[in-house]
Amino acid sequence: MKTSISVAIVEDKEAIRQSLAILVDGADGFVCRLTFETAEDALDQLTREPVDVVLMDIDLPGMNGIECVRQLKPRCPQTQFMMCTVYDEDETVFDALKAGATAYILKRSPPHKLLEAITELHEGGAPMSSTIARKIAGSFHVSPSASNELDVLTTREREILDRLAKGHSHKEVATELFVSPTTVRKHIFNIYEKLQVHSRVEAVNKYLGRK
Amino acid sequence: MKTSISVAIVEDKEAIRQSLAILVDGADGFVCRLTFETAEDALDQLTREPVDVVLMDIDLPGMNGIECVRQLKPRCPQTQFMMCTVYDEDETVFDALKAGATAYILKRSPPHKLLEAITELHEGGAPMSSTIARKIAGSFHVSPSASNELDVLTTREREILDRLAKGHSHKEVATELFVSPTTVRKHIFNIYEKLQVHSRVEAVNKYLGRK
DNA sequence: CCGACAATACCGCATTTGTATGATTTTCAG
DNA sequence: CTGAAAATCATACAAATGCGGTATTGTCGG
Repeated sequence: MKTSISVAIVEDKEAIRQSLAILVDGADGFVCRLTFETAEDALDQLTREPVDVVLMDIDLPGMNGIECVRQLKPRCPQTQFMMCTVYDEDETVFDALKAGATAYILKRSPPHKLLEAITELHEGGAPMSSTIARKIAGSFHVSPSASNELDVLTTREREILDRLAKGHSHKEVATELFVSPTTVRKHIFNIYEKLQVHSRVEAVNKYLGRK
Repeated sequence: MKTSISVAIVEDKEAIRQSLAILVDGADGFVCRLTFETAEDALDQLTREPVDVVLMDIDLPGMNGIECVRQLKPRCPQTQFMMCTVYDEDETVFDALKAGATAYILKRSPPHKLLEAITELHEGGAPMSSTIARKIAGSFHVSPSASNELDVLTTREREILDRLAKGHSHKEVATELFVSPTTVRKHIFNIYEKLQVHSRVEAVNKYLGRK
């Protein structure tokens, strides 16, 4: 017989934690090794006793699940982390992936789907809900229009935006370019209109091509 | 009766194209509307007659499948593109996603898997092979070695900085985090002290690791 | 238990910034 | 040459921001 997949669960709500544990432990080929109520507990224990897969709730009291993964992943590189959440259309997906999670599923997934996901994760996959997967795939897409958005800017406007990107104030930019602060502000205003933004940070983000 | 999913196939090898067409057209709920031997042909025709899903081979004579998607996607935003390839561990995955593809499967996938993938793609998912999905998820992972100056920030401060980085004002952040604007400003002030900066843009630059 | 620290919140002030309106000069392509 | 676009500058106002001080509450490690 093949070795079972060892699982740990981090979930603050008693009822959910229990039922997850029972589900996993009851299924063939899985064993629920550890359960935790808080990220802090998990952090402490999982470093010493690594498991194959960790089911991690995101919304935990104290340290949240994402932060927990961020700290745990470097210390247990072989452990795979699956985020469990109730929200599916959140920015947190990307934060979770950045932190080192490899799977992201919804709590309302049916039990057999959950077990399938654990298996898939353990076998080298990255199970995600449909909408999440689509979101992730879409995040790579670069529309050809977006990259050229800066083309509408004049040379002078780019010079100014470049300095704004370094954190300079309009007065500083004015001094650097030997023009009046008023002029710089006018340019900034024009830049905002062209880029359709309303603040420095937004403008700089577009300029440096981040979202 | 529900409308069938309309499919187009772009594949230069006669035998494969034929068998794919027969598979799709023969299955319930699918209809193979068009087939093409080259990217150029597809480009010409698909703009006028959009379909729901396009199965796109990557390795085509002349223009490759990825370039074809790049040009087709902006003109048929509602069409979903599924790349079909024989290699699974290629850098081309990311290029395909950037170009606008939403699915990436292997040619050696069993027929029923292919049909499943088409359905999933059409219903808002992003079907990928396990290894591909893992590769994509992993590409987001940032190891904590890169950033260390941010360690002095508390969790709350990071949350706030994260939103500042998206261009939100202190009022917006306050609303998002359900606290008073005054509190947010205080946090921002503390962040500035810790990071040794004096403006939002500078703080965001440090946060995102720009120089 | 206590001290350090995080998070919360308020008041206030000077400056910067975002927005608007208007005008003059330079530059450059048709 | 000529008109459009770019660059320049000014004034004005409301809002946002940066900076300072102060205070309460809660948590956590020692």
